[in-house]
Amino acid sequence: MKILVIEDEILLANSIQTLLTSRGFQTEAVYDGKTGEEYALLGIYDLLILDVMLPGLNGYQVAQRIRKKHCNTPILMLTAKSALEDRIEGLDAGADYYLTKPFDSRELLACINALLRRQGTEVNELTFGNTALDLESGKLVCNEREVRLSSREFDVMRILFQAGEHNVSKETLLTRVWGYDSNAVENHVEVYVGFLRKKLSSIGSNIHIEAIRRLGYHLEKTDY
Amino acid sequence: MKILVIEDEILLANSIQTLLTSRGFQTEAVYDGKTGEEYALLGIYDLLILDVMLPGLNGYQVAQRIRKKHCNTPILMLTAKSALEDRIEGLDAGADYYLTKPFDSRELLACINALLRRQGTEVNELTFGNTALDLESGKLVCNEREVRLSSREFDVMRILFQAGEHNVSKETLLTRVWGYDSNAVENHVEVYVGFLRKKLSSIGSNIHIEAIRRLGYHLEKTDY
DNA sequence: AATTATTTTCAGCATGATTTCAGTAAACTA
DNA sequence: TAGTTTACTGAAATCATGCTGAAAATAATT
Repeated sequence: MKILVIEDEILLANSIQTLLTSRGFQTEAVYDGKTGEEYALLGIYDLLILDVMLPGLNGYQVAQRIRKKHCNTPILMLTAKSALEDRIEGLDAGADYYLTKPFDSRELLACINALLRRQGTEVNELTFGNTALDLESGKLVCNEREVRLSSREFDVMRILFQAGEHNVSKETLLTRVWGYDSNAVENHVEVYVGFLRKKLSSIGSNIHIEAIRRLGYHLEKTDY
Repeated sequence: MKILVIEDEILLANSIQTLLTSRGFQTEAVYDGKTGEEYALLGIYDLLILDVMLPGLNGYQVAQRIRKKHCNTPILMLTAKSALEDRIEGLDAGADYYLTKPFDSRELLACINALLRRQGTEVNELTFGNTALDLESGKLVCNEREVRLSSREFDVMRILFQAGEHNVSKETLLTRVWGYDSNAVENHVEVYVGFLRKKLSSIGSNIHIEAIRRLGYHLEKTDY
């Protein structure tokens, strides 16, 4: 699941990238309209996030040009204006959705998911480091190698992928995977983390599950 | 967590800075609208506190201008007037919240926390000197270097950070960290302060824990 | 029914965290 | 200054947490 961010305010672009990456999307960012167009036409992105105010080509023009070249990747347009005629201009140009700045992170994520769902482009994998979690088949994939997860393993892994670098407590995993009223204990989580660590290393992943005493677990890239 | 105060009454600006600093926020203050705008556009602040009555550009104008330039940092506007139309003018200009002078410190803090939470910008670290306490991962961070704290170490450190330059008695630390009915003794605090001092210096922090005989501990910047 | 995969249970180990304590140093008091 | 109090420190002892392997129980598949 790859998203291209076309936004000239580097700080905003970065913060969007950080947000999306933390949710398991792969992202790339470019900082002007012309480059944005070239990248978009590669056709490898599942979604474009496109600012209206850009140096060189503006957002409307970029949208128009890539649609004209038969690229129908969904476009989420960002704008400071919310006036009706601007929206109309954007939608005419080929944008699929509008988000008015400032927006908050949940709003953006909701929007992205809505667009992807509407397009039939289900969010079907989460990535972290060099490793992907295929949500459809329940497999962990790293380059050519892959390994199947059992249903419990998958649930735990998915929650960790979604949290990314953020910490997830055993409590949370217990209630979200085993349910509120189960009589599962923390050792279950430990055992499953053990299973997942074996599987991650069996496919040569560069990520690992880091434990922080009393706080829980989170993913980390093994750098070297 | 960085906050910019744009306020021409230097005394008020200072007292806001002191308050915020004591709560672990980093702050900077500027004293006129034009400079405020420039600083705000750096995009490095998590919140702007903006007075309406300013020399040069007034608060509304500043808000308007920075919004126009796609900066969506939350704005908390300070005003002496509370009339409805003024609020509306402020909100139109792009402010996120209004506080009418005079206000008290708790009111301001509540407001700030509400704004940051609403924005998804969780308060997730406290800073003092060149050092931050990451509340999520329980780490002390100083530039590139960081060190993980154990759960007791973290509790003690957090209380000291929150108190800042104010004194915290061993009594207080004992009851707040070890609980009312524990049989912990003051030496526990001393031992943990020792641990924390080692960790602070191990990451090259410029702050240290100063003891005051019979009174307790507080943080200080080591200046040289 | 037999086989296989998944999940749960449990005990022991290793490591990290906390407590205890005795000895030393520093600061204050008279 | 001598005596007293308070704070600091290092080492050892104790305790808690997380990890692991193996076995038992359960569920799914053939």
